[in-house]
Amino acid sequence: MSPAAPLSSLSREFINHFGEMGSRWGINRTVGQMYALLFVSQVPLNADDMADALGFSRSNVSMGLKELQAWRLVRLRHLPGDRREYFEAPEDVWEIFRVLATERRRREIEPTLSMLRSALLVTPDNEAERHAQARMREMHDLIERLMSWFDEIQKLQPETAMQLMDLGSKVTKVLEMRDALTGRGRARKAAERAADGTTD
Amino acid sequence: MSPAAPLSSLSREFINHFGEMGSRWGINRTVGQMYALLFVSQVPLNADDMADALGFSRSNVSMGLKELQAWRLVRLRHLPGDRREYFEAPEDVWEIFRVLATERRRREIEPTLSMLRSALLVTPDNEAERHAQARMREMHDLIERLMSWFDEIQKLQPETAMQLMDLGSKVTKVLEMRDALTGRGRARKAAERAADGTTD
DNA sequence: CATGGTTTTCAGAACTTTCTGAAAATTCAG
DNA sequence: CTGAATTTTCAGAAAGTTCTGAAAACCATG
Repeated sequence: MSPAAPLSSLSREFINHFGEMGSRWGINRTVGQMYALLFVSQVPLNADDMADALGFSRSNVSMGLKELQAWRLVRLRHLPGDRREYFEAPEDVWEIFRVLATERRRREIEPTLSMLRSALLVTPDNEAERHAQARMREMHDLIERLMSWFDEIQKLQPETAMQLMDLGSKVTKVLEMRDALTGRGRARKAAERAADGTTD
Repeated sequence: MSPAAPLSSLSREFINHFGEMGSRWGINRTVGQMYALLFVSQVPLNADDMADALGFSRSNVSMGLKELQAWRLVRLRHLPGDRREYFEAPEDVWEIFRVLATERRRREIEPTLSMLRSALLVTPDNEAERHAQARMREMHDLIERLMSWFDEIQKLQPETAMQLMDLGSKVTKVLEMRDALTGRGRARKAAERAADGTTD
């Protein structure tokens, strides 16, 4: 019944790398390895499979799975005729990226934004405070801009997002037209229509 | 001589928050606080100023500054008639973002990409390995795409990048036109010219 | 509602990271 | 050169985190 084949050296390397890297992220070594294992696995795995394959204690796997679930990085499944819980990583890597970005944002960006927002409400007492607040405003504005941009990209279909990325900076041609050809010829008009579209 | 005023509660909160958050990044608490202090400071600070203001040991500040320099997040300066080294954070927040993104990429993404590249060279032995490798290829391709996109955005002038972000998903109108109106009317042609431009 | 298979919790051991004070190294003015 | 000012290094103390085994809780089934 155990689908836990001994792990090819290919997978082992991948898993170990994710362990190391995990530490450079907020995620810890074993959680990183667990995720990597699920990511490359053809079939959903249960906690014992994972403890076996990775050589961790069963309880460590249990905690790791809880963390992966908190990150929404794994999906819980039940196989017919088996009481145990099975886990798998989502198929679509773009979806994985989306989830990861959203979670990191929630944990790392939002608290900062809200701290900044409340800092911007204070009336500064002196020159130093005024300067500090101005700096905070710059930071706040940049982050907010980056985030709402990101939001929009994330909402796109994977398909569309990929196309947009493949365009890369060519997309700035749109801007160049808006800016450079001020008010002359149909190219500018079309570019503006293209950029502003119907949603605005 | 010491410009170390007692730190307004506004700045203290900001600095503490960066301490907390620092831990959620790879950066540690004291390094985060040191950076925040420099970020809001009107004037460059030396190591003693910082140790004073934050209440850390002088040696801790020294190590922290080394780390911030390794991240290229601070600039070293010398004030005329003072032997000590002074530090400051770059003015432009977009520049700060660029540096941060570049460093994180170098530390967190590049090693993974290079591991994946070498994993893709292996010839798989069996079905499981073949599947694992296919998954690694999906991950590799997505990361590479995201990175080269990012590259292009980062190379833009802050001005241009901001404009692009403010366009947000409106920019997808370009794609919609390319895809939906296949071969009809001048709108599509103009949009394509706008998107493909002269560089291609 | 008792049983056995399964997951979760948790105290503390093992390990890792951070921080300090003391000492060493560096730098520069005289 | 000398020596005072400054920065860096480093061993180990303090703090934080990860991991385990044992025990508790859960829960579907007979």
